[in-house]
Amino acid sequence: MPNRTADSDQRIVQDWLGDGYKAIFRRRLLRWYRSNRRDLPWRTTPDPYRVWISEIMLQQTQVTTVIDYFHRFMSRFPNVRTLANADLDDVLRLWEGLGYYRRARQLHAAAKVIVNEFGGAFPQEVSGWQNLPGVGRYTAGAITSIALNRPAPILEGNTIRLFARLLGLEADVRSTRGQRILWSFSEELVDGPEPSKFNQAVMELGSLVCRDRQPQCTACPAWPACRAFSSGNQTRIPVSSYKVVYEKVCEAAIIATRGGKVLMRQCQPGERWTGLWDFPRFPWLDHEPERQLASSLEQLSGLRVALTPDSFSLRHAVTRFRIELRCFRGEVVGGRLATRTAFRWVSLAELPKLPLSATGRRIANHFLRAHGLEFD
DNA sequence: AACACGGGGAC
DNA sequence: GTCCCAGTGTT
Repeated sequence: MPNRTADSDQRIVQDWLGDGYKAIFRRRLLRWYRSNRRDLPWRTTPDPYRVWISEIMLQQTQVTTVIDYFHRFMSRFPNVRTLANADLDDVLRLWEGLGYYRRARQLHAAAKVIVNEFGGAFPQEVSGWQNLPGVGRYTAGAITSIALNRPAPILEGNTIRLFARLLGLEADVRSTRGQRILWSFSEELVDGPEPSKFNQAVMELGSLVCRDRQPQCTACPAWPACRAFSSGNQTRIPVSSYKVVYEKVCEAAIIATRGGKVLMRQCQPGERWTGLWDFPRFPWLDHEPERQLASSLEQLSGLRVALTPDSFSLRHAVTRFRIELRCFRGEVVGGRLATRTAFRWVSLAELPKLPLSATGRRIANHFLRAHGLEFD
């Protein structure tokens, strides 16, 4: 018997709606939102540009992390034309430390599309937004509802959790079926007046009250409409089979200098931090002798370096990797930089302008501090 | 359906 | 340590 049919999906949503929960939920939610909404910088005006930038930055990134980046970005690129005309490196430099750098490239590319193909006018509907690079189903719905006040559904971390609990959803929220049910629910809910306020309110409730750990059910305005709460399942829902396996890796970086310049390398396509700059970096197996590192660098760059004994270590977590990074200093003693490599000599004055990987920036700061230089 | 993509917050 | 965060795009 097909248990997983569109019919049974619909029944979960329809049962909830059939119990008259929608009107109760809506009224209590919006009243709660009026007195509990946070003042966030992208909520000052419904400007599609500001909402768009904020939504891209907020992808997989917490609100508190985004706020400073958003201010800096808006003051440097106040509108879509300044963004479209900017150098990609300047956009990346502002994105430095935020992660998921593809977002910055796609944002820049999308700004060019909007200016060059749409004459600077933003799309007015979900499909138009979703055709832009970096804008998926969630972001298209968010911009269309929040900035244009159109009844477009959204589904992201906060609403997945809130909706799954409201419905008492037992299915894995990441599965195709779970996603189908939740999107359908979101579409039913947003169909009404004030979709902009409504979508911001459900996200705010999910973030502040219907939290991942220790949901504040006794303070929740939606409790009368919540199936998880009524059955005591609020900590068991949402169900997710998510599992990460961490891996430790050892690497070594070389701060190679010649005169007043330092050797940097641009990360290539297929590597992590594609397009960003980093110090030459190698796997460091079995803590092999340092001369092996110098040899690796010579093979790749053509430069011979003498490593000095002073070194320092730093740890960095990236996706599922735990990197233990040993950083060495080296002076170039011979050879010449091979042509057509990803390497480049960079002056200390240029270093602050180059978009660097997170560890690259940490090493650069460490190095510059040791030379009595400060920046940023 | 599973994976790559970054870095940091919260406990 | 562990899980998650206003997800998207590719395989």
